[in-house]
Parts: sequence; structure tokens; C-alpha cells
Amino acid sequence: MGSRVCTNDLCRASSSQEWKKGWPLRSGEFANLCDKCGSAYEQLVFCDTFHSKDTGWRECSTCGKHLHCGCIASSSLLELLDSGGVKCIECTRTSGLQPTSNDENPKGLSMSTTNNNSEKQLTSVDNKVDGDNVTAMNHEQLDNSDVRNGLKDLLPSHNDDAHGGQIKGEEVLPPRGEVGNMSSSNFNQVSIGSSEAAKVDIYKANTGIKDLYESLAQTNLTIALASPSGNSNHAVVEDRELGKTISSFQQVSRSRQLLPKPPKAILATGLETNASMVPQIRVARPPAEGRLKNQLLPRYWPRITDQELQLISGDSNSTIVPLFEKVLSASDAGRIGRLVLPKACAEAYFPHISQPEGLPLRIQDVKGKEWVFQFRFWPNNNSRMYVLEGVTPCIQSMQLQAGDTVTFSRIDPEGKLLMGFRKALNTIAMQKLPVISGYSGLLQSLADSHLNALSKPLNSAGGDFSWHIMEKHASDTKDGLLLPSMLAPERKRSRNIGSKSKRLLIDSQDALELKLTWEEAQDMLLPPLSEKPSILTIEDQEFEEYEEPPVFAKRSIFATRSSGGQEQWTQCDSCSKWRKLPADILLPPKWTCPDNIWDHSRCSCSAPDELSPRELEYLLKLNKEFKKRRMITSHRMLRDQINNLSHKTPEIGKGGLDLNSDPEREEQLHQGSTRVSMMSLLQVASLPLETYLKQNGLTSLISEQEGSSGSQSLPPATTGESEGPVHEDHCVVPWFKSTRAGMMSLIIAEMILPEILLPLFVYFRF
DNA sequence: TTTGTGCATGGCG
DNA sequence: ACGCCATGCACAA
Repeated sequence: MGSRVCTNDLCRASSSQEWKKGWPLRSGEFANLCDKCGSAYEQLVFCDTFHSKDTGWRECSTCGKHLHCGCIASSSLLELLDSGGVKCIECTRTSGLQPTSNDENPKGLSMSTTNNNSEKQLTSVDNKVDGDNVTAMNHEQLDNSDVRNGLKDLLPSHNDDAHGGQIKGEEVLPPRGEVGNMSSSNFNQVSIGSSEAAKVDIYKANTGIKDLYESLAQTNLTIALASPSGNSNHAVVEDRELGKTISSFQQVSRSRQLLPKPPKAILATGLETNASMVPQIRVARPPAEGRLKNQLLPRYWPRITDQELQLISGDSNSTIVPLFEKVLSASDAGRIGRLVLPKACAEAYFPHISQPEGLPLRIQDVKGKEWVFQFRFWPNNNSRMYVLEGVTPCIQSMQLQAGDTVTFSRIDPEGKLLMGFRKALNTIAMQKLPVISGYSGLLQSLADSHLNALSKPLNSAGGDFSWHIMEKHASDTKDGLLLPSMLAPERKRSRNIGSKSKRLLIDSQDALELKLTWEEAQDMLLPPLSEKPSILTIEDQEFEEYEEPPVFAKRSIFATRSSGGQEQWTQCDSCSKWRKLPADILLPPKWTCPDNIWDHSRCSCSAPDELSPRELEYLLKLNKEFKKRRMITSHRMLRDQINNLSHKTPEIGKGGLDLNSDPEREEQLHQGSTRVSMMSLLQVASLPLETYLKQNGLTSLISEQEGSSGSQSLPPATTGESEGPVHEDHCVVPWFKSTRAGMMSLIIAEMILPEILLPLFVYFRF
């Protein structure tokens, strides 16, 4: 035993009070570990301690414990699953799965053997490793794993922690230099100074993530059509609560990214080219860790789409684990720079802290910028309030405000924390829209937003038309062009958003998605065939109004030749080539070259494009001009009814948020704004909302909405209930179906200002 | 006076 | 009834 050297390459200690036996070597012997490393090995935290910066970490598919795969030191602690993935040895045993390997388990190393003296050893390991400046890794790896839970059981039963009697392993461990020692204490600094491979992984992941989060920031466009079968497509509303994806083929839905420059990946991975048009609804996902699923309120569930997940983690070795998200409250987004974290999330996903001061936390944003926030807590009653301090620069750099959503994800196996965001479109877009005065103003504002959307060139190359409302507004903000008059309501709104009900806020976010749906719908709507519009001039803006409802079709460009002949151009959903079609046909929402029955020489994607780039450019320009003039309104009769109703219900929309306590807002309300209630809309549309909800098994929505509002409602015309189930301000009924005239109708209730619902009736004919 | 900090309060789920 | 958390608020710097 003369000149022994610790087998641990990171240690290589040549002297030790006691040498310990480590993992089995190929030679049949065992690794020779110094006191410190040996203890770590015995404690099952060897890799946690020494390899935390390495790649190869995966999570136990059952308990989520971090496992270092492919490492000899951990080989006995995990099982490779037949179905892929890994399982920790404990879960393997509990599940009765027969271990397939590792019978050479050294020294019978298992939880049971280590448990006996773990308390003593735990401390000793910690102390000894401390000097290596890698303790935090150790703890971090413990944090998210059942190792920690295992340790917890072994720890002294006394509980000096005030909060709830739940012992956190870390809290009874020796202090680890939480403050002022970022290099060793950061939960996510695993990547710093990590191996080159890890860096590459992170880079790869981040490049995708950047796109993703930028796209997230723009929010999806979603159009949902009701199916005639009665199969409820309440995904947009209910998924938020239920976390279910409803993707029936019948429920034709489309989702588009609102990217200024849509990454081809996004377009190619199933938005435009998705043959089945399976909807990509933003669905809240319960946390991966099963335990948390029940604890974490759904409003914190990450709402990333499969598509986005696939996009960012697709060909990378890293997996992106969406952790949670939070809608920023006014306080969060305010200048205090403190972001209150949901307790359950903080305790589940961030390192455990024992001192109120907490520790600095390094989080990377979508641009790859590293932010360091102080992650800490305040004692609160007998509990804790977790906050991130110093978030102001980050919030500002992301141009976030109350109502926007920040998302937290983790790159596994690196464990790096990522921070993304989604803008709540309404917070800005709503301010851009004028207070609506009367129906003409309402129309005008519709036109405004519509024109805004059309004011940018169409993106022909990407095979999709991009909308740029957000981009425009965002740039306004960025350039500091917000007028002072708009800033005041902004602050007010901020306050309103967070103060009362998060759920209402979520509703409004969905509403905004729907608003964009409407924008998109406008582009996909065509005037009914063989009907001449009446020209309606409202505030110097000409609109074409049709007696018949518009119809839904694939976007196309209608052009009139100088000879007078009319033609229609549309883009193949598969090859993106433009094809000339007769002007008097309506295209299905999805159309490809083989559908071109009018021109057999161009009924294949291999057929060359008929348009030169210059011609295309001209065509697009033409289309732009055309759309500037076109404004498809709802059925005129319907419009009149709405108009009447809105006059009769001047108080609709009052209340709910902080309106009553806000004098300025009160004043606004009394300045003759027209408020159209959801209820009245639904009455117009022939079926009361409540009835509709009940018919579709959405009674949960009714009860939920009831308690959320103190405002009055229009008494439903056809039910005996006096309480309207829905708050006019916030109710979002994304669609509504009726069988009138054999058509399906879609109602999109749009929230422009809290007190104003902007209705849109869109009719779909198939 | 303003800004930052730590805790208390109270609405709400 | 309880706990979370948005915000208020007193005190400090």
C-alpha cells in the first residue's frame, strides 16, 4: 500500500488516512479511492460531486433523480430500460424490475448498506469535499433526486425550520457558501467551464431555444373551427385547465407562428405543411415530475407546444425540460425588481436555500445572456415567499411588463436554467387600439389592427403570410415611441392585470391569441361569391359589406388583368409555388399542386413556377392594396342587432377588475364607450352561452366564471338563470357553433379593452 | 426626499 | 380553514 493514488482522476490524492474501495475495474480489482472520494462513492454521490459538470446526466424515468449514465462510478446505480431511458436502482427495485446488469455491485453498494451510517458520513463527505469547490454540484444533484429524499429520511428528526415541518436535505447540511460564492453555488453553473462537448450541446440547444422563445414571444395564431359533429373543440379554453391536447381531425385548427421571419423549421415542421392540420394548441403541461403534478397549480404549468419542444431539443443531445412559467404581476414587473416565485416551483426546481439571503442564481435568457439573480425567500407567516431579486434589467431587456409571461426551463443533462418569455399581446396591442366609441369606432379599430397587420410585406418565400402586429407594437415600445398618453393606461392596466385574478388574465391571453386568429381569419376570408358588396364608409375608411357571410378558404390573391379578366393566385402548401387559378373558385384551407385541376401542366409540384419573382412582387403588392380596401364585416343584420344591444347595455363590462377603484378608468367608462357583452352576442347568435356550455359539457367553465366577477350580466334571454355565467369582460368563448343555414359559425370574442368585447362572427362553409 | 429592504397584511383559491 | 402570493408599508440607507 505504499504509493497509492486515488483513482478519481479529479483527485489523484496520493495520501489518505484511509483508502476505500470504489467501483470494480476491468482488471477485477476495485477503484482505489481516497477518504474523501471513497466517502462520496459510498454515499452514492460520487458523480454528483465530481462529474456534475460532465455530460451524460439523465433523469430516472420514474423519480427524476439525476443519473450519470455511461460512467463507471454510477453504473451500479442505474438500469437501462428496455424501452429506452434509464431508471435509478431504487426505482428499479421498487418496480420489481429485474436488474439486467451490475451484479458486480461493489461491496453490495446500495441504499440499504449506506443508510446505516449515512448521517455521519454525509457530514464528513460534505466537509471534505467542501474544499474542492464543487460542493454545490453535489447538493444540486441531490436536490432534484430521491437521493435527497433518501437522505432526508436519514437526517435527524428535529426540525428547526419554521416552514411546514418539511425537512430539506440541504437545510441541515453545513452551509456551503451560498452567498458570494457563485462559482460553486450556482444551481445552473454546471455549464460554466464544462467540457467542450457540453458546451456544444448547450450551444446547439440554445440556438434552437432562441428561435423558440422568440416565437413564443410572438404567440401563436390559432384558429379553431367547430365541427358539425358536436364534438366540442374546447381545447383553447379547457386545455388551460385540463392540460389536454385535443387534436381531433374534425376540429380543424391551424396554428401559425407570428414570426417576423418564420424559421423554416417551424414552417416545415407542420404548420403549413402539416397534412392533417393537427392543431398546435398551446397546452399547459403538467410538470414531468409526477409528484409535482398534483402540487403545482396549473397556471404555472409550462405551456410549450410539442412543436416548440421538438424544435429546440430535436437534434440536440440536450433535452429541454420546461419547468414552470409565471405571468408577471405588476409587482414582478415593477421597478422593485423582485419577482415572486411560486413557492412550489421554487422549491421544486431551484436549489434549496436555508437562509433567507438565499444564493445567486444564474439564468440564461433566450439571447444567451447570463443573468444573475438573487434567489432568496422571505419568512412569511410560517412559510416562505420565494423571490428572485434583481430582475429589473432582465425584465427590461426582454421588454416585459405585467401580464407577460416568463418561462423557466432547464437544459438536461446540464441542468442549466433558461428563462424565456411570452408577451401578452394584449398589454401592448390593447393600448394601441382606441377606446371604442360606437360601432363605427369599433369597426375602425378593427380596420386599424387589420391594416397594421397588412402594412408589412407578405412573406412569400416562407410559404406563409406573416403578421406583424406584435412586431410593430414591440418596435414602438423599443423605440420609445409610446406616447405619454399611452403610458398612463399602461400603468393602470398593469395594476389591473395582476391584482385580481390570474385566471382572468389567462383568459385575456387566450383572447389575444384569438384576436390574432381573427387577423388571420381576415386574410383567409373571402367575400361570398357572386355577390356585390355595398360600400360602407366609416370615418373615411371604406369597407365592403356583404349581406352574406364571408366564407373560409385558403388564402389567395385575386388579380384583375388589364384585359379585365380575373384570376386567382395561390401558393401550394407543399412546394410553395404560386399557381394561377380561376377567380371564381374557393379553395379549401389546404391546397397543393395536385389539386390543380384547372391547369394540367401545373398540377404537380415539379411543374415550374409560372410567376417570375418580379411578377410575384407585383402581385403581392396588388394584393396588399386590395386588402387595404377590403374589410369583411359580419352579417349586416347581425351587426345591427349587436349595435342595438350594445346601446341597451351601457353598463356591461363594468366591474370585474379594479375598474371601480380607478377614477380615471371610471371616467373612461362613462365616456360613451360601447360595450358589447358576450351574453348579448350569444343571444344574437341564437344560443345563450350558458346553454351552449352545458350542452357541451363545459359546466366547469360556468362555475369557474361565476365566482370571478362582481359585474352584472345581461340576463340570459332563454334561461331562467339570473346570473350570467360569464363575465363579459373576460369571457373568452373562442368559438361557437350553430347550424344556422347549414353553416358553422365561429365567434371570436376579442378583448380589446377590459370593458369592451370585440365580437367577430366568421362563417365557415364547407 | 427617494430608493431599497424586509416583513405584514389581506384577498383569494 | 389554510396557505399562497400580490402588494402595502415601515424602516433604513
